[in-house]
Amino acid sequence: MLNENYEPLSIEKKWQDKWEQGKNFQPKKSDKTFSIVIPPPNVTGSLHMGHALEHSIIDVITRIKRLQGYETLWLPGTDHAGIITQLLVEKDLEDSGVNKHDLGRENFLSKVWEWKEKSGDNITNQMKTLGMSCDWSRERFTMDEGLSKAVLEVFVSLFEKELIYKGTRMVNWDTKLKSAVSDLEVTSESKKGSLWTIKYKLNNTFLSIATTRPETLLGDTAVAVNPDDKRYKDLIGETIQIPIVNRNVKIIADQYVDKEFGSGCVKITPAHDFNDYEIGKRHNLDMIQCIDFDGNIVNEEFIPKELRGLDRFEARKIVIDLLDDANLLEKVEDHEIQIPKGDRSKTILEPMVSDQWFVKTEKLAKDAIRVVEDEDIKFIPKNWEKTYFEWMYNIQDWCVSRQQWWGHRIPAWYDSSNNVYVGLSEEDVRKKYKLDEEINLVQDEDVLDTWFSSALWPFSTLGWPEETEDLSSYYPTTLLVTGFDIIFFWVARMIMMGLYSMDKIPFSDILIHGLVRDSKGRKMSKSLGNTMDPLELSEKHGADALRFSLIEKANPGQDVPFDEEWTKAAKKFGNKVWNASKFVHIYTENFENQKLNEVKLVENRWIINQFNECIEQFNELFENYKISDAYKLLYNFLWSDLFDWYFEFSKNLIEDESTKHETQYVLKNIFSESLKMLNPAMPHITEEIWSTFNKNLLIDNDWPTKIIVNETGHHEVDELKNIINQIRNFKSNYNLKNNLVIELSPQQQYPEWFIFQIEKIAKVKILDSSVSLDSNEITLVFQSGNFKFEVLASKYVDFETERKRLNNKMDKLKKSLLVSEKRLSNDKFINNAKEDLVDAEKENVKTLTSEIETIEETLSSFDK
RNA sequence: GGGCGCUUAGCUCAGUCUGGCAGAGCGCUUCCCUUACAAGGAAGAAGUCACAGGUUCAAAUCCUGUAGCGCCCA
Repeated sequence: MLNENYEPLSIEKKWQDKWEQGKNFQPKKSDKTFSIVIPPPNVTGSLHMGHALEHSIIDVITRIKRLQGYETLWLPGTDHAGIITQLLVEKDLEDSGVNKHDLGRENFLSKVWEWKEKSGDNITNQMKTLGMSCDWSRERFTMDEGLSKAVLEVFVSLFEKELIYKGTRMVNWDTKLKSAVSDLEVTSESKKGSLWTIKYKLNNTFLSIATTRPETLLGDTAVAVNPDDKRYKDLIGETIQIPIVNRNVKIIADQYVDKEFGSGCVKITPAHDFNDYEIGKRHNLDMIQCIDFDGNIVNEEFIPKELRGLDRFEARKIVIDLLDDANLLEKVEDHEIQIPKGDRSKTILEPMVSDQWFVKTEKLAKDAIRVVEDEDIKFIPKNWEKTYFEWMYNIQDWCVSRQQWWGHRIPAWYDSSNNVYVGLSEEDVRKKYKLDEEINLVQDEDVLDTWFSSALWPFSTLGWPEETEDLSSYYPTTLLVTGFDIIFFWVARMIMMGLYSMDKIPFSDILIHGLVRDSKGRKMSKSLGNTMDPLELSEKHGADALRFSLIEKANPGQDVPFDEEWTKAAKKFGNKVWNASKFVHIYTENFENQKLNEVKLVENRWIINQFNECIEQFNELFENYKISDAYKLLYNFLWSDLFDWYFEFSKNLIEDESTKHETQYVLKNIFSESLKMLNPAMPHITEEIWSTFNKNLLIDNDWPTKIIVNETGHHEVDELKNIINQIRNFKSNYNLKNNLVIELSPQQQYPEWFIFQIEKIAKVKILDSSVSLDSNEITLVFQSGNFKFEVLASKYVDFETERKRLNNKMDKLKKSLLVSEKRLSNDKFINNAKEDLVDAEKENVKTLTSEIETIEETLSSFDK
């Protein structure tokens, strides 16, 4: 039996342990399969609201599929988050006075592994607390042996097919991390800056050149103008002098130059600007590095002494001073500038030319575009494919090397003359390239971007490159659930790599969810102080309440402006279900659940019908991933149809021996079946309640199906509800006590059950239909469909109030009638509209007319 | 500058693809501690569907334009 009160914390841990110990999260053989891999969170991370949302969505889908009899796998795990993890361990070491270079690479890495063993399961433990039904026995980590092997295989294979190459290119350089980062890891911030106009010496005069980064003039190797710019046409090919370094360079013409911007002349620094780099290549310009990999001005002869070794932003001030002193600074204006920052380090990135490894994306992208165009892979909602296409059509080669230690070390070896050999291991390389033992080989110092290994996740986690049973059973996976901000990072890369390595798409559906925001719609951020901790919410209101409140709001692709009130409301709902289960226990005590051949009572047929409709609509919504709508529907069915209306009906029916058995049967079964539908969203409370009725586990059960029942007559329950509402409304209007029994006279004889329920629930007395009310008295009418009851008004009614109310009601009815009549009098409507619609309109006119007549009669009787 | 969205009740959002009298939850007002539940029950109020045109018998829904807001890419 259940506790008196619903206390989520007292039951949740218990079931989590039981499910896991019972291996209930592991797939059970079936002819239909559902598999999903988790978008791996960072191993350093702790669960935030975005995870809670994403995981709740995945878990609900997974649990529904499991109940529906699919062989269901939700594979969990984490990624090694190269940069963040390294920073974190470095910081720890520094706090105890140790520098990673003192330790050396090997020792440092073992420190990272130590950290991982100790703290790496933080996030997975948090997931367990929220009741996520992952198969923990298959948990993976991107640095696992198997996954590392997959990385090597793919790298080598891509290299052999010339889809990966090493090149000297301009990349985004993070001066803090001392590493290249991919263009996706750059966030552009808009900031107030300055636009300096500097005078470059040209023969005996000066040319004005505007720049937002004056310090880079140290590396200028040209000045460019637009070829169509009449002002400067004659200057093309002239020699101009860079101030401070006094370097002579040519004036060149390039379409890239915007005539309108600044003076229309731009300085070209090919070594420190992406556009200038391209121009430099086009015009064969010298490339002079003036900033080093630490972000300091280089220590070179051509740099004035006072600038050498200075931080690039310090150097900017000095450069400005020098220009000013030399009278070469024409003006300074305020200017909005875009500052590229590393999304991990938050430092300002420096475009740098360096040796890096790149994945050639053009061909891979082409295939990845095709599978989405052909709808082998579908985005939900569909419009996100536009974002995907937009990026894929303009895709750049992917810089995959990182100057870090923690990660998959690039499987490339160099001999003393810097020839590169790529293979699975040094041994493999020697064999493959037939290299003598004497030849000294040194492995590439760099590691691969974390996303490189994440891109392989849908198959590397299943055992690839081994041909495992898991791989053949669960690849391609069914679904990927992720945020739109991740479409480029992984969705695209997973598709490319899946197609490349497996020759099959990695998943067929991509469900995109929105961002969890605060209740005012602002992004949650530490600096705003508006973050919420899902674990804290779960502690306060229960994991089930948190899950339900997220699910209820998670419309595909839409942001979720989260409010703790929702979680509180979801807990109330849990409480309601808890109490409902107590009701079911009380009213089905000593009841033996024998299957019925036929359900005879109208009320019982009605609730079965409502349930059938609920499950039908739920399934349809679910198939379209409208999980939020599906659960709102279930919420309304449970609270309104089942707990409010049907519980009242059943109370009355169970009182009587002749109707008791069937009603107990229906009550118990509809409640149980509904519990199954609620289970995926609120697994703990439903399992707890289930356990008080059954010996088996709910998680082992089947998804409910429609209950076959004779459907006649159940519509009359809607008329009953309607009339009860009218009576309650009447009582409420005249401040009559709810349990004051008023006498009603039926227009004709109505079914016994109807009279029975209306008397009990609306607290009325239905008089004999043969006795008609005194025709001299004023009566009011409660009417719905064919059911019509009269009450003597004088006893209860203030006529003025009632007249107002009736007039009000009549206005609405007449308005509605007018619409219908207008339609019916329109030939075009009759000819064009569907037949059902025309019939419905006619029916509507009939009902409305009758209702209006009744009100008119009543009103005129007031005037007697 | 290019692209993608959004604007419906006090709040948060469904409904728009596929046109047919405007929906939900929360909040609000009034009454009720009636033996499942006050974490509850009953009743009620509340919307020019951003604006302007057009198509249609019929538009929140389709088309065109305008305004405001948001996101992504340069």
